[in-house]
Amino acid sequence: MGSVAGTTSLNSILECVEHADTLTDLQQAIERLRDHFGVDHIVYHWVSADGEQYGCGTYSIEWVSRYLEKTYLRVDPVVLGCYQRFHPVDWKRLDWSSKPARDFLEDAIAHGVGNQGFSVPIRGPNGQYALFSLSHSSDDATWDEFTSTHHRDLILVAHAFNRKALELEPGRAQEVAQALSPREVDAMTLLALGYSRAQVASSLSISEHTLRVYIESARHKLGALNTVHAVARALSRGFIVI
Amino acid sequence: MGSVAGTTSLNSILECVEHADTLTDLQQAIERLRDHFGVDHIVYHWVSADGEQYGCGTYSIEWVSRYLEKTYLRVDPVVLGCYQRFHPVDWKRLDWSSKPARDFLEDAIAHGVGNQGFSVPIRGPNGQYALFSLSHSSDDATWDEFTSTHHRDLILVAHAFNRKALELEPGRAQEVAQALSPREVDAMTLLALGYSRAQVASSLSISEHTLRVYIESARHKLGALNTVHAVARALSRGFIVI
DNA sequence: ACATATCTCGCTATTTATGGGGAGAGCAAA
DNA sequence: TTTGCTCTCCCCATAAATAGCGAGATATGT
Repeated sequence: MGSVAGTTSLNSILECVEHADTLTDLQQAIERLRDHFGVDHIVYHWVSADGEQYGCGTYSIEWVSRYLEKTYLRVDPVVLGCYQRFHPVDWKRLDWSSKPARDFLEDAIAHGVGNQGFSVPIRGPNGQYALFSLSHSSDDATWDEFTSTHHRDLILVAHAFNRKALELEPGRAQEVAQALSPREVDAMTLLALGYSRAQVASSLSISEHTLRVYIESARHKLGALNTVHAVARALSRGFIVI
Repeated sequence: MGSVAGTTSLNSILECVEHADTLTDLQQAIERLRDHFGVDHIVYHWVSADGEQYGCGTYSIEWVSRYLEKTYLRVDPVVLGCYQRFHPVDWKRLDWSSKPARDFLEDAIAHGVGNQGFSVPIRGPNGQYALFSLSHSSDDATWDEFTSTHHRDLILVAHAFNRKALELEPGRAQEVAQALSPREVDAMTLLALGYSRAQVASSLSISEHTLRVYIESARHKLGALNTVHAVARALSRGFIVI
């Protein structure tokens, strides 16, 4: 991990990310970044359970396909741990106590990911959640020094990557989320708090029929298949908070 | 806007934010930051649908109370515009076309906010949405140069503020809930994606009866009253990601 | 090795949610 | 003014979810 390169180099990579025109440019930038920091791997990827995903990075094809195939997304403590945090986190500080998590770690190391890691959680509009991660093989002290030295730069790089990914990825950009009306927000919020339709209706002092109209219109705006789906989307897109 | 102070000063303010122990320390830091950048105002605040949570900054008491009283939160193009964006934005580039927005701007300038502004949107776990904003009175060219010079620093400062605010605010303290089993996570995730119980059962290749057991046990672990509640809690506590 | 948790399957009756219609009043923007 | 959105109310039949009960096999952790 000889980060012999100076700040100038990082700035030039940042500029490179900020002026990227294609996803290929981002892939090149992430490789330059890995060389700049002198770590084994750097990866940026969106995390979502419903198919649509984008990622770029330096992991081997084998590991990426194995990760998807084994649905490690559900097991990976990095994904779940960062989801509950705001600040970047060292992989050592996550919860590896469960057996599936330890098996996953073993598998990851066997595929060259490295025994150390550092991830920056990033969140965008409409509930977007992404991770920018570095991984490496080294002892604890070396890695701790590296991360504490560079954590600010890493936040900026992660931001730059996410901005570009949002800009270049067609799916997300055009999905102009239609906001919910106040009454719809009320309905979704109370449903998310566990009230039945009858209870929500009486809480809002409206008939249950009217309430159903709100739920229906919220469902349509959110493109949801049923009430559970609608509440889940309203939550993950930040339209309601509980 | 003479930012005569060098990088050292910014770093010391960042350290100051990162080591803050009370919300008062944050208020002091934001005042130092204003002096460092030489702008009229800096404000950090959470934006949430269910009433205001926390904010600090250098706006006058009059303006803050007027803002709340007139519910400018629903009108403010900064709040609405940043909600749809990931990257920081200059206030000039927002949509001021509606009459309420123009009236609001006029009122803001009359209360000393300034005619220029720059805001960094920040998002945390559980749908948190916050803004870190600078405002000033100057011409376009001067302001543009200022923001393009400092936008990276501003992202870092905004991050540091949000991290501390999350840490110091009591309400956000994580309730330690019992983790869900893998099968329960599967069930909750698929329900959150809009599948019916029958569909979830066939997706997981189990009987619907078995699925119901998972839903029930997840409900009990989450202290939820029904399925919608359980999915909402699983989401907001970060047990599932969609 | 033993206790705990997880995973799997089954039953019945009652309550609740969902699908699709339609309709009028108010308010604000184009 | 007209268009569009929001808010409110109503019908019916069918589909789905819920509460409560029980029980055995297979992990997993101490």
